[in-house]
Amino acid sequence: MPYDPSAFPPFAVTVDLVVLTVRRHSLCALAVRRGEPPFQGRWALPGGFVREGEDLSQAAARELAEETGLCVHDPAAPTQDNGAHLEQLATYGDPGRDPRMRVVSVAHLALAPDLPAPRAGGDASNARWAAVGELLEQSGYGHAGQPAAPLAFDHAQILADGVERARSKIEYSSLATAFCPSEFTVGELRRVYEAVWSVALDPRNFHRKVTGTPGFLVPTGGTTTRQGGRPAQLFRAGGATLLNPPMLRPEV
Amino acid sequence: MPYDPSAFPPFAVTVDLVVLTVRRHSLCALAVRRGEPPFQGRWALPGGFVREGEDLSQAAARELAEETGLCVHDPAAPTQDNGAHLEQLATYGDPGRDPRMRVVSVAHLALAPDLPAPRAGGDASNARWAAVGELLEQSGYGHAGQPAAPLAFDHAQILADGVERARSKIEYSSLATAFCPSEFTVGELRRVYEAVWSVALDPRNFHRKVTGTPGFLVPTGGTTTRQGGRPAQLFRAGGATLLNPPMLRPEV
DNA sequence: ATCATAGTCGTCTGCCTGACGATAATCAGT
DNA sequence: ACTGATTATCGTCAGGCAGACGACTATGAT
Repeated sequence: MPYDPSAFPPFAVTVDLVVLTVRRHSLCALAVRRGEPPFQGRWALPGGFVREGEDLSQAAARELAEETGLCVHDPAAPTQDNGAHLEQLATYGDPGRDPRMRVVSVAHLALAPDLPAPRAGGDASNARWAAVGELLEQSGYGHAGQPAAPLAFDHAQILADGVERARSKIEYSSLATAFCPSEFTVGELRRVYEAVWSVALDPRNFHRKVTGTPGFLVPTGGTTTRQGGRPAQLFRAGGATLLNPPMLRPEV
Repeated sequence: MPYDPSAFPPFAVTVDLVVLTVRRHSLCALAVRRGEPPFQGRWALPGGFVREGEDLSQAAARELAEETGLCVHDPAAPTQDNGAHLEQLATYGDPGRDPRMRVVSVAHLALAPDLPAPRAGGDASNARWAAVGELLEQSGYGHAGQPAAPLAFDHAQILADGVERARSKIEYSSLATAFCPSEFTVGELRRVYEAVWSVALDPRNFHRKVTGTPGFLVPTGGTTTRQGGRPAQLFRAGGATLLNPPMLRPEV
C-alpha cells in the first residue's frame, strides 16, 4: 500500500512549555493569560508555532527565551550561568484539542532557578508563576480547590505530565540542581527536593547521601549564611548526570 | 505579539514505530523495506501518516496492527492475550529529516512477545525482525559492523532512543513481561532481561528478586518443561506496574 | 548570655544485594 | 536403570546502603 505523497492532511505544529521553578518552598509553573479566543482570559502554558526551517528544540528554546529571558543550558558548556534545562516532554495531538484546527503540540519541560518576576512580551500582568497545586486542583488532577478557572486546552494534562516527569527524574539524575543557582548549599538543594516531592527529608541523611554520591556536587570552597544559622558550604553541580545510587523518594 | 492564525507553516505528521521483541536470546526490532524513494530499498521503521480525526495513539495502534496483527494491550483490561505494550517515545522534527517536505514524526515504542514471521501487507520479504545490534552497528550507534546499509531517514536515532527507553524502563516497571507470552516462567523472564540488557544474570538471585517483589508475578499453578530441565512454575504478570524495589541493571 | 536556626558528623539497626553452595526434577544417551 | 546435562529452586553469608536519631557546631536575633 504505497502512500500518495499528496494525500496527507496538513497539521499545525506548536511547542508548549512547562517551565518549572521553586519559589518559597513550593513548585511553581509559568502561566500566561490568553489574549484572544479560544479560552480568552484563561491561563495557559506558554507556547507558539514552530517556524519553517526551525527544529523542535530550537522552537522551544526560542519560546523560552521570549517568555523568560532564559537561555538554554548547553550540556557541552559546563559552567554557564542562568542557563535552564530543557527537554522534550511529550506530544499531544488529539483531534479537537484546539477547536480552530488540527494542532499537534510538542510539549517541552524546562527547569529554571528562581527568577525575578516574569515578563510576557513586556507585559507582566499577562504572565505569572503559579503553584502547580493551584493550577491543577481545579482540573481534576489535584485535591479540593478554589474556584479558579482551569487551564486552557489540554494544558492541565500537559502540566501534570511535566510535573510527574520532573518528580521522577530528580530521583535518578542530577536535574534538581537545575532549580538552584550556580552556587548553592546542601540545604537549598534539599528544599528543592522537598518542594518538588512535597515531602520532608531528614537533613542529616540527605547531607550524607548527596555529598557521598560521586560526581553530584563539587565544593567551591566558599560558604554562605543566606539561609540563617551556621554557615553552609557552597557547591556547584558536578559533571554527573545519572546518580548512582539514586535518590529515593519516600513512600507516601 | 498575537499570532495570525493563517500564518503557520503546514506540516505532515507521521507515526513511526519501534517494535521490539526478544527472539533467540537477542533483542530484535521490526524493520520494513522501503518500496519507493527516498531511501528506496533501504530498511526503515514501520510508520505512516496520521489521518484526519485520528489521535496519535490511535494512529500508532493502527500501524502496529497493520504491520504485525497485534492489538494494543489495554491497561484497563487486565488479562488480554497477545496484546502489545504501546507508548509514545519522542517526536522528531528536524527540518530536512525528510527531503520531500517538512515532516514531524511522533515515534512510538511497542513491546511484543515473540511472534510468528512478520507480514507487511502480506508481503513477507518486505518486513523482518532484525537484531538491534546489527541495525545500529552501521549507523554509529554500535560497534564495528558489516557493510549493510544504515536505516533510512533518522530511524537509527529513533531506534536507539527506543532501545534505550526499553532498557531503562524494565528496571523500574514490570514492562519486561510485555516481551513474554501470557504465561511464562521465571527463567523465560530472566532471558528477557538478559537479552535486553546484554548481560548475564544470576538465576538464583533473579528468582529471589522477582518472586519477592510484590505484585510483579502471580503463579498460575501450572508448570512447564518447555525450556528443558526441571519443570518450572508458570506465572502471569501481576497488577503492579511500578516495581518496588526496582530491578538493578549490573554496572558495565 | 540565651535561644532559635541551620549545618555537619556519627552510630546503630535492618534490609537488600551479590556471590555462591546445595538440592530437585526433568530429558537424552548408554 | 544409570549417568550426565540442563534448568529450577532454596539457603547461607558478608558487605553496603538507608532510615531513625543523638550530638555537636556556628551563626544571627533578643
